[in-house]
Formats: sequence, C-alpha cells, structure tokens
Amino acid sequence: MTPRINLMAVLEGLGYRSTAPRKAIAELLEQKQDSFTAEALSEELPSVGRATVFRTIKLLLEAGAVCKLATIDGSQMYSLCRIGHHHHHSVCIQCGAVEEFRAAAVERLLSAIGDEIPGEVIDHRIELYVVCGYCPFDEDK
Amino acid sequence: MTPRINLMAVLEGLGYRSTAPRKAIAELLEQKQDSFTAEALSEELPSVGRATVFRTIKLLLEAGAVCKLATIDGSQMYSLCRIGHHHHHSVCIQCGAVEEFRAAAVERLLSAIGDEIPGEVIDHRIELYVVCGYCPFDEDK
DNA sequence: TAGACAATTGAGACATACTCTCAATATGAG
DNA sequence: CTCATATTGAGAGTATGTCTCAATTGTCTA
Repeated sequence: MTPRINLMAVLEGLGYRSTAPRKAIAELLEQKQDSFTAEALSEELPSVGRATVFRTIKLLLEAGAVCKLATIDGSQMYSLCRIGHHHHHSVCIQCGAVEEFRAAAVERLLSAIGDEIPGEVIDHRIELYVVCGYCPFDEDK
Repeated sequence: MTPRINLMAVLEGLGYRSTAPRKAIAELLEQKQDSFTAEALSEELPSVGRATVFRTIKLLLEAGAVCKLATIDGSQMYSLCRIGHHHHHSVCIQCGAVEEFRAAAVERLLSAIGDEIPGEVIDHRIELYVVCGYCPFDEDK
C-alpha cells in the first residue's frame, strides 16, 4: 500500500492554478514507481507542451514532491517522493525502480563525520545503487 | 602536503599516448583543489580543442583519477581524486573546494542497511555539502 | 455568471553539457 | 626514419533544460 499522493493539491497549496496540463502531469506521476527523465515524461504526454512538463517538474522539485537523483553513471533522473521528510533513495540500476529509506543511524554518523571536518555541514546526499529483489530486467535468474 | 599526482602517467599506464594536449590538461588539473566543469577547464585551455578536453576528462574518469559529483542543486561537476580507493566527497557550496573522506563506519552501516532492503546493493554514493572552514567566499565573517 | 486580469501555456529559439564524424596530424614501435 | 594508428580540432549532432512572447485559461469579484 503506497500512500496516496495528490500532486495537484500540493501545487494548489502553494498557490498555483489547477490547469489541465498540470493535472495530466500530476496524474501520470502519481502512478510512477520508477525514476524518470523529464524528456520521457514529455513523450508520454504529447498533448502537453514540452516546456510545461519541464516547468511543472521544476515546481514539484521546489515543492519537495519530486527529488532529483544521480544514477550510478552520474547522469540525472527524477523520482516521486512519497515520504515528505528528509530521506534517501535506493535506485535499481536495471529497471530504475526507486525506494526511499530513512536511517537515523546514518544521519547520526554523518553528523559525527561533520564534526571532524573543518567547516559546517549544510546538507548531504546518499544514494544506494541496487539490483532490486523483483527486478523485471534481471537476467541472472 | 597533498600527495603528488601524475595524471599523464596514469593515462600512459593505460596505454594512451603522451600528447601535448593531454599534458596541458593533466598539468592544469594537478593544481586544482576545487571542483570544476569541463566547460570551465576548456576555457582555461584555449590552445586545446573542446572535444579533446571532454575526451580526456572522460578517460580520467574511467581511470578513476577524476570523480563526477553532484552539487547541492543536482547539477554535476568533476573533481580530481587524490585517494585511489573508494571514498566520498565533501563539497563547499560557496567556493567549490572538495575534500575526500573515507569512513569505515559509514560503509558498515550502509552494508547493514543493504541487508534490510530487498535485492542486492551494488554501489553507493555519499556527498556532504559544507561551507568550508577557510572559505574565501564566506561573507558571514 | 460575466468580465477583468494575472497566471499559464505552447512553439520554438536559445543555453548548456557533452558526443560524434572525419580529414589532418602526431606518436612511438620497429 | 617510416609507417600504422592513435589522437586532434572543427564543427555538426544529441540530450537536457530554460526563456520569450503572443495566445489562452483560471479565478476573483461585482
């Protein structure tokens, strides 16, 4: 049971208007379990202009409803955030499925590392690259 | 005392030829303490073709002598690697200075987290975003 | 419920970051 | 020194994202 998400409500809560293109993007994103690129999303929504797709993703990023994450090769993708708070991602390197996780122990440890580094730690990023347990692209069995 | 690095030797060790453009790129990179973009490097080396700068950075990436890292806003930069082994980075969000760190405790913890996630963990990435202790761009004091 | 008016849209130009193609050149093994 | 081939530079191409601006739409208010 993944939690219900209403992306359009998030945008409206920030004062943005409820328009047909935004609703189409929000509905499509709400189904997605996997990471995605803006370009691919745009291709799935030929009725919505490319610029609008990019703009809406950017709004959702700023709203914290979508995260930008780095793949194992350093390129970038987006992923819907189901957890509202600070969290990290594990990304399947074969199918792109994204899971979110929180680990207080990691936060504590990074904070301790921060104490040993000159300067002040502002933020951090952790990504786990996995082959997910039920990966449809897993050829090895 | 940062360790001495000889990037050209790294490339030669992999069977690549020692050419003037590669030497110029290697020498410039060896001085850099900060993260950099390929574009900026290319501008610093007008005598070397743009494509050659990008190609050489890619070779150094594959050789593990340079890392690609994500900035706090999700865009990408490169950084020279002084430690040969698996490590992570702290990046100053003001001046771009990069420090490398290793932390066995973090690795152990991530491995433990991996045990709780379905599927197999292949790799991971950690970036710390800091304001470095001696940041030249720090206005706050 | 009919404007009014600002927010939003789509098309396409532009920007950025990189890769590819190919003819010309440089390297280094013999 | 020679020659096969690795490498280079210029510029076209690709991927990803942003900007501009005229046309359209959503929402507020009367």
